[in-house]
Amino acid sequence: MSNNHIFIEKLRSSGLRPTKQRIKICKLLFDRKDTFHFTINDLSDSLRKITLDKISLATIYNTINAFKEKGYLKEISINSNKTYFDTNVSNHHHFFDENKKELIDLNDNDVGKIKIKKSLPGKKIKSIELLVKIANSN
Amino acid sequence: MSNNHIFIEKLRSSGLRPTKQRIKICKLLFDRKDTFHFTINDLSDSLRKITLDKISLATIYNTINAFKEKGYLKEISINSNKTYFDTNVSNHHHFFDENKKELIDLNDNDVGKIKIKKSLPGKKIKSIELLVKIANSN
DNA sequence: TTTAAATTTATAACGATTCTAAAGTAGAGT
DNA sequence: ACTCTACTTTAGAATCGTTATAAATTTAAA
Repeated sequence: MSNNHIFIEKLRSSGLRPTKQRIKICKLLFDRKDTFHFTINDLSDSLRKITLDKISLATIYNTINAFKEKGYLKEISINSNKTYFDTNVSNHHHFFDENKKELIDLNDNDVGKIKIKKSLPGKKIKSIELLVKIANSN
Repeated sequence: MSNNHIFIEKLRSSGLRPTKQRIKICKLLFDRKDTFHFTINDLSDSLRKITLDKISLATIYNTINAFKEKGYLKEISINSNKTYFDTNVSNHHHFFDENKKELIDLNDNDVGKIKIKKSLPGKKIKSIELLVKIANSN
């Protein structure tokens, strides 16, 4: 109950009405020490565990898309049937564990500086995304 | 008609029967000077243009998946509803033009060496994929 | 040629996501 | 507190890319 006002403010300040569904999702996503990765399905399961009155799947999609637009979430580029999101919106890269189907952050110290030497006229770089796929070594 | 025997051999040598559908797809994908990127939909359209007797969508999917397994095609990691394939199976990276929704190769000279300094016990790196998203600069 | 296994095919099924349109809610102005 | 309007939620339908199914066809080895 305690941190609700922070999320209410966050929502209001970005033009989103602080509904109880959005506040619950905020708390689940942002009221924690470490950032994490999730799919809509993960989130849906987690919400079902922490609240009795269920939040419609459509609302979950709506909310996550709104949060992505506002820059509170990042979508990770990966060729999967599901979309992966990251609550860490700073520039960083990822391992993708092909066995566990899970993302793991790579921070700045984990990856040497990436230099893009090519440029195209009339185009500018929007993002640089590195995905390092890993799997069990045996 | 000329290069069919090459593709027939290629298919046979990898345990795939050289059917006329597969040969047609081979010619479309591999009988050209430059490699390229495509989606199943692109491929389906192209096939419809070069041949009168249509190839079933199921066959196109089957064939592309078989070619991917055999290492003749690479699937590109990108968060899109469609899957992108590349006939260039060597290690390289990509620009993704968000306006045209198209991939552009980055060769070795276009990108500085990528160093991954982190490793996880029991896991080994399967691939390193860099995607640089670009868009119109105005 | 015969035959078994591989392949193609149309269509159904599937799963993630988006759309729809009706019911409910928030918040500004009375 | 009440009204009004725009925003939000919701269940369920629709969509779209992809995969599964099962019957018909084709390949290639004997």
